[in-house]
Amino acid sequence: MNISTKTEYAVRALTELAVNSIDKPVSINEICKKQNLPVKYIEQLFRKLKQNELIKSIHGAKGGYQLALEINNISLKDIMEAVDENYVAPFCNGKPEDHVHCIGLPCAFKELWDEIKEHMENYFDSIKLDQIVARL
Amino acid sequence: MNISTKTEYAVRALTELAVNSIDKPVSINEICKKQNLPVKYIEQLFRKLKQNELIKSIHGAKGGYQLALEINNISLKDIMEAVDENYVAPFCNGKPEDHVHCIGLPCAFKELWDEIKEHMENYFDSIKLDQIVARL
DNA sequence: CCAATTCATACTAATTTAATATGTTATCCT
DNA sequence: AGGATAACATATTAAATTAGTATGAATTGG
Repeated sequence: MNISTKTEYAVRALTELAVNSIDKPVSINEICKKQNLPVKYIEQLFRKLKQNELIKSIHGAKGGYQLALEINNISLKDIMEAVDENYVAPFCNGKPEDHVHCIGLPCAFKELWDEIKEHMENYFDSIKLDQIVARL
Repeated sequence: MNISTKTEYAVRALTELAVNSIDKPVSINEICKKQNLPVKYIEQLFRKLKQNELIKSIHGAKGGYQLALEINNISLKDIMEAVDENYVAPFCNGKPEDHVHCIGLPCAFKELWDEIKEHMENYFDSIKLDQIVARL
């Protein structure tokens, strides 16, 4: 029940894009130098962010990344989902065959876990990148 | 950013207490049989729950555990805190010397992480054991 | 063509988490 | 009194996850 390093790094890196990639792409190297992040790790995260179409890339020298969406249209939830896939996993899907501790059909606790999950998703979705940047 | 197994197990076990320990203590063995949980693991969790004064114990044969507080006075936050200590850790305390990626003093992101932390704590504190039991 | 850069996969190391093992202490019941 | 039951305590192991590294191919600007 923690914010993962992946999420932290991704948020840090994306704020760099938000601020500096408006007119020109920004390379991972630049970002990592500024934010003191491990280059190869960020490469991996950026690939996922790109797959999720939160950022777009320009290949080759003088290439780099830019946001693919408006800054107020990228939420913390989007970032977490991209980078941390099951950042709030339904570890109990209500089926005893999948989750050994489930009792009853559907499992009596499923409703609770689902409610928590939904609350968290809504909350993280309410935090947009522009709000994060505004506070820096 | 997940509900840990520890929390899941503790919640399951505590609902057993909530329902069955009103007049007599309930042993870990009984609980684990019913909920299909690993006895020795639950012992560890219960020790922490006791240290946090959420449950009380009776030693020896015919002994077991009972809730130490009213059922509506135990929140999911209390449980998580007891069992999962830093279930929502302030991984960034704002000091570069403690968290390598912090930039600036205080770190520009500290406010955001703190806000998220506070929101989650409030939310989990709003979910009480009686509400959980009521839905089973 | 070369440097800078994205893109892709595989691997390793570190950390955390879940679970087990072993044993002690306290209390009830016959 | 003694055996059974159950809490209490600590150490260890095993599994899983996460963070980070290594290697290298593909792309593009100058």
